[in-house]
This record gives sequence, structure tokens and C-alpha cells, in this order.
Amino acid sequence: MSRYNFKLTEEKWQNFWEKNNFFKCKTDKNKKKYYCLEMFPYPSGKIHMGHVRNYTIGDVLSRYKILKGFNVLHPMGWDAFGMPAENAARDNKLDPKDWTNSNIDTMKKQLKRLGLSIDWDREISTCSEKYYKHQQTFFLELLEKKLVYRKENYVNWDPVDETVLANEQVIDGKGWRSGATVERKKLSQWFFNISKFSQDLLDGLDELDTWPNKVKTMQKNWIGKSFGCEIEFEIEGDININKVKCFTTRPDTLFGFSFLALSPDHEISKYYVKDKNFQKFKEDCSKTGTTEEAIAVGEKIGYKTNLRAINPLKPDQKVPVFFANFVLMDYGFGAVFGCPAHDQRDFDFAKKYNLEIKTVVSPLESGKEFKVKKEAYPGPGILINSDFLNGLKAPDNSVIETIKILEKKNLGRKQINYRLKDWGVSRQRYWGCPIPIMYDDKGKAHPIPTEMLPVKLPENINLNVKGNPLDGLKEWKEIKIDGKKYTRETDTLDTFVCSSWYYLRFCSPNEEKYGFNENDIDYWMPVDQYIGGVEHAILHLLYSRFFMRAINYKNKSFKIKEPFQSLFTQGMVCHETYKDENNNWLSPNEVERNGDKYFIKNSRNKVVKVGASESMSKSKKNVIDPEFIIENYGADSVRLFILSDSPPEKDVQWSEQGMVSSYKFIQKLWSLHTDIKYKVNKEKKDYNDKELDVFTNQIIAKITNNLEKFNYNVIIANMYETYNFLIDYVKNNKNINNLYENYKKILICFSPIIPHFSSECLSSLGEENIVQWPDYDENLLDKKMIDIVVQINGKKRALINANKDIKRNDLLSLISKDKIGEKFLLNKEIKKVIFVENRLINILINE
RNA sequence: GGGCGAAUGGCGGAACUGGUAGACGCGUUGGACUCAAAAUCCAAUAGUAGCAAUACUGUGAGAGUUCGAUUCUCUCUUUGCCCA
Repeated sequence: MSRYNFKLTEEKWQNFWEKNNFFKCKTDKNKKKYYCLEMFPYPSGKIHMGHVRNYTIGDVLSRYKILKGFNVLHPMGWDAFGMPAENAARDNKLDPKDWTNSNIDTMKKQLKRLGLSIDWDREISTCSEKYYKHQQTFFLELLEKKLVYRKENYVNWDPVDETVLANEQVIDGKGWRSGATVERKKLSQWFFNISKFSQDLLDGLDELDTWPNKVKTMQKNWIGKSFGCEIEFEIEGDININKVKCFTTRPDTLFGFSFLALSPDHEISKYYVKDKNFQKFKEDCSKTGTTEEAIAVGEKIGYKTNLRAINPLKPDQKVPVFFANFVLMDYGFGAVFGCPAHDQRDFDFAKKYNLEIKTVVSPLESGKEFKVKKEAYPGPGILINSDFLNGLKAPDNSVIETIKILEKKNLGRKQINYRLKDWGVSRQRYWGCPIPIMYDDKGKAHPIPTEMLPVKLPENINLNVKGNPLDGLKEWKEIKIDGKKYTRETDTLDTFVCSSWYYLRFCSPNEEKYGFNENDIDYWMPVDQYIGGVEHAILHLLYSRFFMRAINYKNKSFKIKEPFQSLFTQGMVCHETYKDENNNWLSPNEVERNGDKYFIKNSRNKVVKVGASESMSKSKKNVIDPEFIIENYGADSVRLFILSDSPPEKDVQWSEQGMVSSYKFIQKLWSLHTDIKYKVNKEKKDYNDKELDVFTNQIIAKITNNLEKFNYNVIIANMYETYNFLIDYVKNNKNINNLYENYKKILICFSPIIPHFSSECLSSLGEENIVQWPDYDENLLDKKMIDIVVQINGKKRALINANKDIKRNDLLSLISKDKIGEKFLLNKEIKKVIFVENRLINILINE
């Protein structure tokens, strides 16, 4: 018997599928469609185990749906713009385009070796001008619809590299490359008006019932809807501003008002810029940082003005006005009213500056004597010390009532506030989609005329310059239209824009006139199943949902709002971490195991410190290279292992032993197959084996249900069960001819997981085409005799084999004749019997 | 600080709608084969007691609902993730 040669077999089937256009698909309105999409990769160099897991999960689903008779769209492309290319190109003196395309070549070859059911004719790459020219059209359409605008905004500025940094490039307040202290700088940037759709994006979540709740909650929190009230406070003092607007969710605590706090960037600050103390205060503020975290944890500091604010509900009360570091300009109106008794932040501030702390909410049970002392009380209760508001139930009734009163007196009005901010899409970088805008000599922005699209990204440029390389390219930057001079926008688009509509492009990847063809979109969209990492739960998914709304806006023929019908977020691939005696990370192939201990390879005495299992990352060196694994064990084995050990939504621990056992399992299946093949005579079919039929039906039912529910790890267990059953059957059953039809169905069930192996086995039985997923017969799943649990006083005492659908009394008499009955029921009074048909009987007796 | 989830043998994990806890795999132990090893095959494997049949305990801890709870409710502990 020959060993299973995975190399030859896998190559053979990959060629076969390619030659026969197995995974090509066409828009065909007569067929049920299924659009399966995995998040497309960034072409960073080589594929990693995370990709293997992600694409295996999607491939299992696609192959299953194909066998179920769907017209399946399962495409692949490249999220090809982005900083790593620019950095790598600069470091290695390459062109980002060459670097990217060569990575794409490598990774495409690697993905193909996994045997994925991809329609490669639909491959797209976002850095290709064929792709981004449509993106530029979308940008101009959005501009036309007034969903794009330009405004000044703060950015992280690296003064040494003269470049804008993304938040994650700022480490401890310093630039990741230069190490220079990052400054806040105001730049004019382009924004997508995502906040216009805040409510719609929130409402849309309700319809996405097959999205993980976790993701929906994260998006909900990110949008951050809060219900409250806008209040106008009168200001007394020697300045020209006499009113300040505040947003608050707790207007009902107005009688606890003891100070007004303004953001250091509030317009009133212009009256204080010359004051040295204020300057120092502002400096201190910038040191503590502006993130919500820094504000929550850091010290609350303020600058007291000579202004007084008047309580709108109690005009004789005048309180001091402060600038405070915990008030953010871009939330609400950059001003909050302080109620120390019921907000911890205000409480800390009041303690520090010795301000009044007046209790106005009392927890229900404590009554009127309640007084806030050591910490703020933010909980529910009844309003006290609040004049005409006294006795209202806080916060539900009291907030609404207070707003009514404020509205009546014209002092404020109900308002809904969203945390979601507009999406800044300008990036001061080279390797991205050029923004199709030009400026006239007065600095006014104009769209690039459509006939001049695409704005191509210039090639072969010098990246070794400070700032944005496009900025220095005069011949590219300066253009003339009808004799008038213009300067191009040199910023490029955030790469999240590219990934916000790529799933539309897959539907009509070759459409030249526009980004997509409506006919194709109508057929394929929405994506039936989207699969990817949970790290994209907020931004990418929210941006995509926004982008569909933006295209849909003022556009009657585009009907999609939600791009992804279902979402599945897979877990990460983890591996133990290793360190040597000097705390340097070691990669798994530098380590060898001897019993329980780990040593550095080829040096028995050097002990390795084993750390926790963490997600594979280059920096911790706990990476396993998929290419090496595929080379040594084959694609089917890797697919099998990556699915076997954990549910796909949870993290999986990479294990060499697990990988080897998956490999061995395929070898075992092969030897079983060889055995069956030689023993079975398919001409002598003879179906009389009920047990076999029942088993096959059961396993088809199990695998089918587990496929539908993404319980892929359980499918692997089902495969082992099947093997165990079959190996036993082959050994002990003389009537092996019964096996043929059942075994064929089983192989088809295995095929989504291990497609090369299953195809090879089926073809060696003379079954060239796997075309249909096997059905199972519900009636066959019914057994005539079943085991029923017998409990005495709730404790399991025995199993009793009885006819299916046996009645309560028949079962009872069966039990009384059984030894179990003699042992427990003889001379005992039966108090009660609980009978669950076909499952269990619980007999309650007096002991 | 806030939000959401998780906790089951030595390990990864399974368990339909509240109804036999531990499927399946890994590891471990014993055995077969071998001069020997690897590979392969067979058997055992939650804990305690027992030669055994069997009994008792057992799904992070404590309570509750129920004839019956891994599953539902409450409190707590630990832990993970996300937003900060």
C-alpha cells in the first residue's frame, strides 16, 4: 500500500480546478447566489497563519455552498495602498509599486497552494489605477452631494520628519521613527460627513441579526448616542461674550451647579491668551494629553477666570467660571456645567478648588438626610434641594421634566448628541489614492474635471524627502486648464476608503465606465457572509456601512444600505513565547523540547523560558511560517488542523503535535480508503445494512448542521467519529459491498475541509464530479429502540433499553421487572413520576 | 474608569429547547510488533474508595428557582477582549 502523496495530489487537483474553471462564476439571475467574502489581505510580504485560518474558514463555507447548488462568488484581492510599502521602499531603495506587486505575486502563489476556491479572474488590487480611478469618481460624487468637506483639524505632527503621524505611530508622545516629541498642529483636511448618518447607522444595526452582538455593541458605543439638553448660561464679566452653551445629559442636577468649566480651546480663551498664568496652564494641559484616558486618570487642573456664570433656574446664584483640562472642545460645545455631588470628575475638581458640593439627588431608601461626602453619587434616586424639581424620580423623569421647563422658559432645548465624529480622510503620504482636487491661486478647491480622471500617482519618485513626497513634485502638482493655473491636492486618501467599497468591485471587476455595474450589484449584493478579524469591528465595518449610505444618498437606483448580511469574526492564531537567559525572544525553531523542559537547539544546557501563548507576531518571534507547514504536511493537513482545535470564533493555540496528528489522520484515512477500494465491489450493491445507513445519515446530519452553525471544530470530531466507525466496519463486517454509496457521501461531506484528498478518493472510485451535497433522511435517524435514563429521586441509576415512543406506564412496568426496579423500588411508595418521552423518567420515592 | 464576554479532566474542547457531563483530539500509562528505536496497532485514562460489581464527589465560589441546572436568576472571584 502506497503512502498518500499530498504534494502530487494537491498540485494535481489545483491544476484540475483551474483548468476546468471550477470556481469561475457569472451573474446569472436564474440561479440562487451566495456571496462569501473574507477580508482581503494587506500584501505585506508573505501570508501568515491568521490568513490561513481566515481563508480556510471562508473556503469551507464556499465549497459547501457550491455543493449545495448555489452560484458562489468567492473572490480575492489586495488592500495594497498603505504606509508599510512606503517605509519598506524607502528603507530598501525600491519603488512602493514594485515592492507591493512582488509581495502580491508571492502571496497569491501561497494562497493558491492552500487550494482555495477563489475566482482569480476577479482579483483586484486597490493600488491599481483601474481600481482607484473609480474611487476618485466616488469622491467627487460625494463632494457633489455635500458629503465631503474641508476643515481645519489637529493632527499629530512630527517636527523632525515633517510629517503627520497616525495615532498608533505616536509612542509615549514621541514619533516612532524620529523619536521627536510630537506636536499638535492644525492642518486643512478633507472629511467625510459620516456623522450625518449617525442615527441611520445606529438603526441599521438592529437589522443585522446575524452579526455578533459584541460587534454591534462596539459600534453602538462608538456612535455613542446620548440624550440630553443644550443649556445657555449667562456670563457676567468684562468680555464681549455674555452667553455660553453647554451640552448635558443631566440638566436635572442644575440646582447642584457650582462652577462652569470651559475647554482651554473655547472661544472665550482668546481674552486670556496674553495672561502668563493662563499660558502656563495651557502648557500644563498639553502635557497631560487630551485622550479620554489621560483625562479620566490624570489630575484635574483648572484656571480660574474673573467671570461668573448665572444658574438659569436660579438667577440669583452666580458661580465661578474655570478653564479646565478635562473639557474637550470637540464634544458638545466645549463647555460643561459642574455638579460635584453627582459626577466624580466634577467632585475631584470641586475638592481641589474648594467649591461648593451640594447634594441634589438622594438614593431612594436613604431619604432626605443623604449627603454626598467622600465621593460623588451618580446613581438613581429622588431630587432634593432642588426647589420646584424636588421629588422627581432621577434620572428618567427628572431629566425629561427639567428639559420641558427649560424649553418653556426658552433657556435650553432637548438635544441628542453623538460621539461619532466625521471621518478625516486626508493622509499626507505618497502611497495612496490621490484626492482628485485642485486649488486655484486663491486657494479655493475645485474638483478635477471628470474627463481628466484618473489622477494618476506619479511613479519613480524620490521617497527620501521630508514630509509628503508629492509635495515636492512641481511638474505633477502644477496643472493648467484653459490657461488657468491650478495646484493639485497632494494629500492621498486614507486606505480605509479603498476597503469601504471593494466588495462592490468584486461583483463587476472589469467594468470600466464606473466602479460597479448595477446589474451585477443587484444580483450579488449584499455579501451573504463576511469573515474577518474582530480588530476591524469598528472602523472598517462602520466606514463600509457609511459608504453604502453615501452612494445610496440621493441615488434612487442604488438600493444597498447594509453591505454585509452576516458577519463572522474569527479568533487569532496563538503560540507559546520563548526567551533566552538574556530575555531575548526566541523563535520556535530555535527551541527544542526534552520531556517537560525546553532548551535552545543544539545546546542541551541552555534552558529556555516559556511564556504565555500569545497571538503570533514578528516582534515576539512566535511565528510559524505557513509555507513551511504546507511544504511539509500539505494544504489539507493544515486546513484540518487550523480548524480542529478550537471553535473558529475563538483563539486557537498552534501546536506541532496537533499539526502532526492532523497529518497522520489523513494518512490513516488514505489507508482506510485503499482498503475499502480494494474490498468493495460496486457492481454487487446490496443494501440491507440498516445500522450503516443510520450512521451515514446521522453523520451527514451532524456535519451539515455544524457547517451551518460554523461549528467547524466539531466537524473535525465528526470526521474522526466517522473514521472510527468505518475502520471498525471494514474490519468486522463481511458484507462490505454495502459501504460503497455511503462512503461516497461521506467523502463529499469531508470535501469542504480536505478538498484535495476527497477529490482524489472520489476520483479513484471512478466518481469524477462531486456535484451535490448529500441529503439525509430524517426518518432513518429514528431508532426503534432507544436508551431511556432512569432516575430515582433525581439521581441517574440506570439506562433502560425500550421501544421508541414507549408510554409512561409501560415503561414503569418495564422498570419494576428490571433489576433496577427490584433494587430501588421494591416496597417503596412512589410519590411522583416525571416522564419525558423518549428521554428520561424520574421516579420520586420515600427513602 | 466604563462596556461586553468567558470559566468544564493533565491540555484543547463537546453537550439539542433545563433532561445520561466529559463526544473528538492531544498527552500520559500499559500491551503487541522489533535485536532495538521510530512508525503503526490494541487497551485504559475526571477524582476518591474498592479485587470487583458498585458507591460517593464533581462543570470557578456561594446562594436561589426546579422532580432535575454546565445550561435560567442573583452575589462574588479570576480572567480575556473592546472603548478609553
